Amino acid sequence: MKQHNVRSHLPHQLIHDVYVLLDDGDRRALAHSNLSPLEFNLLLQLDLEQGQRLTDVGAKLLCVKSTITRLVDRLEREGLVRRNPDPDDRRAQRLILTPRGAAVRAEALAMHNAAVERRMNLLDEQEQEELTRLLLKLRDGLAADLANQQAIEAES
Amino acid sequence: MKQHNVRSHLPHQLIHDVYVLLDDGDRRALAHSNLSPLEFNLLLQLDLEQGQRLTDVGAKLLCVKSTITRLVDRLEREGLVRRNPDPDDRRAQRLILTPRGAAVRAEALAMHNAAVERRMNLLDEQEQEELTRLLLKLRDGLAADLANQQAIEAES
DNA sequence: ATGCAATCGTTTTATTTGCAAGCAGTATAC
DNA sequence: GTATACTGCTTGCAAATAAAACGATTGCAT
Repeated sequence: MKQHNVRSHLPHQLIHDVYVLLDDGDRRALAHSNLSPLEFNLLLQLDLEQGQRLTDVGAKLLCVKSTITRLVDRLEREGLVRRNPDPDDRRAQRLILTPRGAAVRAEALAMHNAAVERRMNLLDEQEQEELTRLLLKLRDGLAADLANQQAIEAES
Repeated sequence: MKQHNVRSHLPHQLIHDVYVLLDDGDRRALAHSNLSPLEFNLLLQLDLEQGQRLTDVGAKLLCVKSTITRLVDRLEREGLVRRNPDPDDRRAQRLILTPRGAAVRAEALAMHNAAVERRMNLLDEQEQEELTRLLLKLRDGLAADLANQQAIEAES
């Protein structure tokens, strides 16, 4: 386990540690579907809302546009997603999940959820709810903070 | 809304989101010192105990030896750390922080702590404590789980 | 209408990281 | 004491990602 004895802020360190541990398990679970965590997240994102532009997805996944371009290249080659031209804007591409993509997504999600649920049951029902509440608050705050930072950067 | 069927396990998703957001902020804070998070962690680790071998640091930072080799190459080129030959084992290199490295580390740590604290204060004192408690429990459970998995894999 | 700035996606380039192979030095078994 | 295995580090290679430059399109202000 990573030891940042020097780092002052315990919650920050813990989130990092927990993330690393969860991500490791996640990788194992997703490997059966031949998906990286990022690819999986893109499929989830796409399933939530079809027809998003690459830029939208990039913003949600917090990675740059060129990364999304190549990620979509891979997934399109595998036949999991498709680029559709945007009728209103000839620059833009709308991403949709193919039937095969939906199937792979569903299978990967099942494995993912099974693996995650088993591990999350280290906390009882009530603790999970409390954790969720706290993380939701933190996430929304951090997202707002990020938006601020970006606005500040944009000015200079 | 069919979102409920689709969404992956919520606490897991939240931990992922929060981690990504925190890491992003970390990067911004450290960018002022021209350090990546990994480089920063190496400096912290080194400050904790001088004269560690590359392999030791690799184990603490959870990355492979070749990564440490190149990481140290960069930091040595910048004049922040130095490789000293180990008197007892001619294969080994002892890492020490130069005065300049110590200065950069101190400056980066200050920025890092300020940034993290500000963001963590999105939760009040009591919430931070509760979050810490839950994450600690989760982390220890996950670590034990991982140890089990590895023991199982080692048998086959 | 026209020109200029912003946006969307791709390409090109550079950086970071892991994995596998290898080299030199050390330790162990015989 | 020699062969063998192991350890510490480096190097070569490949994959993933970010950064910067670019072409095409759009929108806005004159």
